Amino acid sequence: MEEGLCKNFVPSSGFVDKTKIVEVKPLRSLAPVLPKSLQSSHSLRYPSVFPPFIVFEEVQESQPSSPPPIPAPPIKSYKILVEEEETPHVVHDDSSTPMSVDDGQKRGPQPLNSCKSSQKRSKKTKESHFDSSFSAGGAISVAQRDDGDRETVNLVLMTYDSLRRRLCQLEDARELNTTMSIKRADLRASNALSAKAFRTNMKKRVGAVPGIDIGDIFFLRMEMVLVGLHGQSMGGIDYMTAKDETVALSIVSSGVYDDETEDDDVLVYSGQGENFNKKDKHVIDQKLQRGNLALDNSSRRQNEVRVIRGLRDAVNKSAKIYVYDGLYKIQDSWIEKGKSGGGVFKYKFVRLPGQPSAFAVWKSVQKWKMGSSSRTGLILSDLSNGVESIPVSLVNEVDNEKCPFFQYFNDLLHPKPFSLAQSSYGCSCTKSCVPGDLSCSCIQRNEGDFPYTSTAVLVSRKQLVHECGPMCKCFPNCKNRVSQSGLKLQMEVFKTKDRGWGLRSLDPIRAGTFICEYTGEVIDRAKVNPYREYNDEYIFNTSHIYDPFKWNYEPSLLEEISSNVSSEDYCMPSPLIISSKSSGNVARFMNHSCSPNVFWQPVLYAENNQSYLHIAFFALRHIPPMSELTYDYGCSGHVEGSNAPNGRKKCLCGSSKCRGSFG
DNA sequence: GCGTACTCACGTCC
DNA sequence: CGGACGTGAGTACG
Repeated sequence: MEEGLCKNFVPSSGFVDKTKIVEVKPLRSLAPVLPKSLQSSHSLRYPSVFPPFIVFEEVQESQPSSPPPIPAPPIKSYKILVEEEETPHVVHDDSSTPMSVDDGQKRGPQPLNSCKSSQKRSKKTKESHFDSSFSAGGAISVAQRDDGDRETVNLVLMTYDSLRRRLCQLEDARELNTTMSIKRADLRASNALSAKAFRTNMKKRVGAVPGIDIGDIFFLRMEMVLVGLHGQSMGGIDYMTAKDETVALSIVSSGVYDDETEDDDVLVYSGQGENFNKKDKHVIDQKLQRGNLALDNSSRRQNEVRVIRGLRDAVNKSAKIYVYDGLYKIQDSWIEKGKSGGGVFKYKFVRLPGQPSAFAVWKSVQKWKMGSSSRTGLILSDLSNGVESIPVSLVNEVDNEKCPFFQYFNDLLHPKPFSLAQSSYGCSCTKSCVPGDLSCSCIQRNEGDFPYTSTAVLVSRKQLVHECGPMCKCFPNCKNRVSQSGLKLQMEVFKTKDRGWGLRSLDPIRAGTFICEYTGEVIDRAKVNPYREYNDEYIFNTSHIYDPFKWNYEPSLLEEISSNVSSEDYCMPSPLIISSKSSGNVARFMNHSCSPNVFWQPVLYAENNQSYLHIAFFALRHIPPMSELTYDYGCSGHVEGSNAPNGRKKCLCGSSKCRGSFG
């Protein structure tokens, strides 16, 4: 494997492949970072408090093909009622809002949904003795439990997934060490968070959910429950009851029923309920109750319904990925004979216009992959020219710039051996190293933990991850060599609007997934000229100052999670500076962001009787396809001399937490 | 308030 | 590999 990688680099033979080297000035730091690739739609993003009836009149003008039997206003008005209750100073203009039918209800004494959620919350808090410490510690405030924001949603998701990963790790090691069984780590982790009300958006609501963007992806149903996107852990239709009338909130279309999709913005969804009575063994019709009734009401009232599309995960074929595809309205509904002959409710969902594309992006990617539609702006189908096993496309849809000038190279040049107190030699496991096998010297170096789950997801950030390497006796397909197998995701280098080239993935990425290594020329720290770094925009430097952040949550720490707010702040065991200016891999195209979706992790393994340090990039959180990948470049330390050039560049990442400069 | 019914999960086993 | 199956969480509802 490693030999193969080295063969691809021909540094001094005189052979220069023109397809790899094209003269274009790199623009990496000249342009501001936009956090997502789908920027064109950014301004169209819904505000966290969704204005009611935004398209109500349009819909009234262009009546759906099947006119609703009873014209009723959207039950959204219940939400207004709640808002009025909670913020009495809000002026509400009745005349502009067609909902006279609800006038009586609006003036009703009881808010209909907020009281529900607070009842639930108080029930939860009774169960939890940790509640006061939670709110005091500020991990999730009481207000954030009802109404979230982006930061809270990310905190809940990251806490949940790191806990789940750790439980998976313990379960993977269980067979050899007789500890208790941890089946269903997803449920164990959600239990732990729910018991302490470590959730957000618990208040049920019609329409957009604060802190959740269209296009966000989820790998488990529980993730959507914990952040309030879809309250049912299994059920496909989420709804709430307001004034004796149920109203639908969100649906999950997983392909279990035969839902049809005519085009990307339309979904025909089947109602819930069996078509076959197991006891009496006869065919039955679905009933207009529960979710079906809620959908019917939402259709009549022309309420918005959140739609989540479930898709098969290409990496983990038995699993699913859920894509939040924004708000839809039910345009039509009817009853159809199902396969068994029983009546099945059908609801035709139509996507509201003006929303960022989400599911449509997946469809486009699928078409590019199958070759059934051509990629616009494609310059090269494989920037790596065969070095990577998966081609790296190069795309420019912005201007005429053709290709960056560099040589694709998948290894470290002039690496310095890393001194270790322990022997550099690898483990003597046969076949593959097994989690929980404490006789494996590589597992010993990782403090007894196997660093990756069985699906090759990194469990925890560490000062150093010890992988097996060419010196180990285990097979090359050992699961402790995740960072050495090259790209597994289909990557694309693309021209950003104003920050030069950037990197993104056509595939969805689960948090903790290995993305790529940072390759290039290792620069001797003793010889490093500070001015060289200022002129080299392709420097990776571990001795930069990085904002600490938290990615790991131990199960035992969950008890005092609010007091344990300290970030993981690791010292580098040995400084490492890499330049990818003249040669490198896709990592050289990753832009900086102050709120990144990727982080770097030092990885050590032995080759040729020496241990070498590598920099591996992992997904900080779930990343939807076509989202730009970014990491924190950190800041160089030497800025004391006021007149000296500090080498920092103005940051244009656009994040709310932007520090203003980097590098 | 509590038990029960219901559901477009998920992992495992064969 | 695919389908059956067992254990499920959260919610609504009686």
